[in-house]
Amino acid sequence: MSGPKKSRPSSGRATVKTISESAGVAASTVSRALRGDPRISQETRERIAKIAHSAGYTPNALAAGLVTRRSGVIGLVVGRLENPFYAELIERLHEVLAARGKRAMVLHVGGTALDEETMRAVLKYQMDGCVIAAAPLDSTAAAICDQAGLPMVMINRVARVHSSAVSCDNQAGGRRLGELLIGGGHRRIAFVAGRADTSTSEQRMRGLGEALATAGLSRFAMVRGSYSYDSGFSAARNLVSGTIRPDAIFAANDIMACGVIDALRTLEIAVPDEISVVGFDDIRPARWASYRLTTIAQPMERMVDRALDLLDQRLGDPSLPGEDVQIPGALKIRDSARLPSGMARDAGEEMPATAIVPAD
Amino acid sequence: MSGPKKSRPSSGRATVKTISESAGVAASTVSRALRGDPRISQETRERIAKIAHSAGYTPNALAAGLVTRRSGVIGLVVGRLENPFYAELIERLHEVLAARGKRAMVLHVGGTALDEETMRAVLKYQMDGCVIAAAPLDSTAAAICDQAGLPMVMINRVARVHSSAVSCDNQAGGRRLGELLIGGGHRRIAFVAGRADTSTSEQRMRGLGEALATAGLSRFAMVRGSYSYDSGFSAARNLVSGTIRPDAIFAANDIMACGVIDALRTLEIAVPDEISVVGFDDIRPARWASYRLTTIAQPMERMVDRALDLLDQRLGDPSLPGEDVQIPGALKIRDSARLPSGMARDAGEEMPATAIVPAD
DNA sequence: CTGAAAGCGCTTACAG
DNA sequence: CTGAAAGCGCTTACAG
Repeated sequence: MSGPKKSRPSSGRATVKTISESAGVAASTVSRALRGDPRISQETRERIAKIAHSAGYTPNALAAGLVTRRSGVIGLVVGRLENPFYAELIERLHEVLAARGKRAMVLHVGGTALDEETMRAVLKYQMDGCVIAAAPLDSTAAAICDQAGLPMVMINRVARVHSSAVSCDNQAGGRRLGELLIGGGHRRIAFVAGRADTSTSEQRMRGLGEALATAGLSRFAMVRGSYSYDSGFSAARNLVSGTIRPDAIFAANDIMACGVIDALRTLEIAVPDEISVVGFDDIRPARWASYRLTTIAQPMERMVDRALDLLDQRLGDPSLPGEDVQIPGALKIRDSARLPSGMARDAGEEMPATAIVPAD
Repeated sequence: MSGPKKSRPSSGRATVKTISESAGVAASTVSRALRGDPRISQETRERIAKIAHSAGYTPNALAAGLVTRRSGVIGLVVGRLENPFYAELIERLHEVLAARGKRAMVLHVGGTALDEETMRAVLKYQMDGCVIAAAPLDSTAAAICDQAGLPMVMINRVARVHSSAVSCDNQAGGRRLGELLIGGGHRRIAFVAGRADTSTSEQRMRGLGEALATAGLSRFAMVRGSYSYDSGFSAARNLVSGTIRPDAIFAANDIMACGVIDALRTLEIAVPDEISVVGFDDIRPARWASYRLTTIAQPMERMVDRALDLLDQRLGDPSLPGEDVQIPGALKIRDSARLPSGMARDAGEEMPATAIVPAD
């Protein structure tokens, strides 16, 4: 029958309890008032809000999350930040999450495989879901989220079991670039692929293949890179080392295209006069004067918005099936590729959502 | 005298309680065993570990954090990710944090000012501290962390009240680059500054000033940029528009230096034959064939390690005073600057920790 | 070496 | 419209 134990020295911060005391109401009333529960009278709500504000009250998300099983935290898995595409993605993702009152917690960065240990942080912090934006296909993340019943959305890759996915229409984009090159008079179009375990590279290449087939052509060559600048650089050196050179190089992403252009520059091969180069993504350096890359811009903003919508919906109703969303990209015409006659550079045209059927 | 209320449907996950039941011990014993408390017998510890593992137990960090007032989360404020320096920093920071069993939560990204609302997330999620790596000086973050008694460390900027800071020895680096340029025969050295409210730009410029003064020279010109590619590009156009041109341009960071080089390339001014260019940071693109930038490499790995050490120490003992750590950078000699005769490119020499006193 | 109990700061049925 | 109470899943004095 000992007295109450002494509580640990508190941080001195205001809590629902301290506020309820100064307001002369119950803690539950404070909680409801602060969350805008309409059952609490307007007057009480305002009074409590005022007190909370002047006490510098900040709710403890850990305590709230413990009860609600919602932390307001989204886990983030992104590819190597050497690729500015992922850096831009983080920036945008953070912005949209913040606007929605949520926060991003970094789970994994880089090209290495996800281990289970890493994904456990999702459970540990009761995350509300995760966004996977690393190109390599990997199922550890899917397995953990699925087991925890957590929504998960892929960006820039295809969906896996029980996940949604948002990506650019890579195939249409690849086709569009293929058509542009063919229209520009190129006949020996080589492809610098990304890692073999990525859907984006495959889809972009398939689009190129379609354009080639329609024109009665076939791919001149294919070299596999790893989505890095260096791999684009080496790939280009390989491609031009033979006796017959390609007259155009389509790199599966922009950062490799930058490597391609630099390799050609080093070899004093003129771009686009001798060899045209196109990429995919529209990363910042694609606009730099050294590259002026003709490419497909991924609709980053819409992709992120859409991805977080999918996540939100599935957090509300976990039984919702996964969706696979494709958003058309936009062709950016700059200076790295010879154009069909009559087509102006910088005419940045929006890609149509549906397949382009060349008018014979 | 009603019966116990029904608890909300639990997630079905294992908890200390479910484990304590299957092990036939108290919850407190499970907690201690799992945390490796030496008071629990080896045998019991192992038995509990086994049960926990086979139950797929993952501790709930929210619950633990609520009690311990430690969340294992570090808040991150970084500058605009257009600058690969910050992207690399995130990558490295995440890596080291993960190795220490902690996680990074993104607080703010970009060049805009920190608002109080953002920094409140630090309190909301009971973060263990934060890392501020945005160049602009801003005191909101410092104020919030200080009020909460949280440790905070700046990377790439000077300390503020109650914070520690880790940065490259910017002044020595600036001096080193200045000496290199002067030794290479340059006499009209212009500086492209970063934002006025940043310490890094000022320190690098001061270092350059010292080198110039020692050689009896003064700065040829100064143009202010904003640490972006575009601002470097415009700055270079301004600098060469007059009748007397600089023979060297020192940009306060690499991304501006890339813009400078591209502007000169566009104007068909040869680098380094007509104008030498140097930068600071050693970001990835500095190594790209289009730039081959002579620059000072910031010791990113050591900076991050040191910063997190400082944070850890202050989390253990909040009374510790702030420290200001400067780590020497390393000169990277590439192709963007003419060299003193006899000095080889790529000789990447380590910068000395102490000031260089030129031997008359 | 282990257990029973209190409590971290919230939220939410339940009752009125 | 509001309150009292239970509980989320941990950890940690306290007691033995």
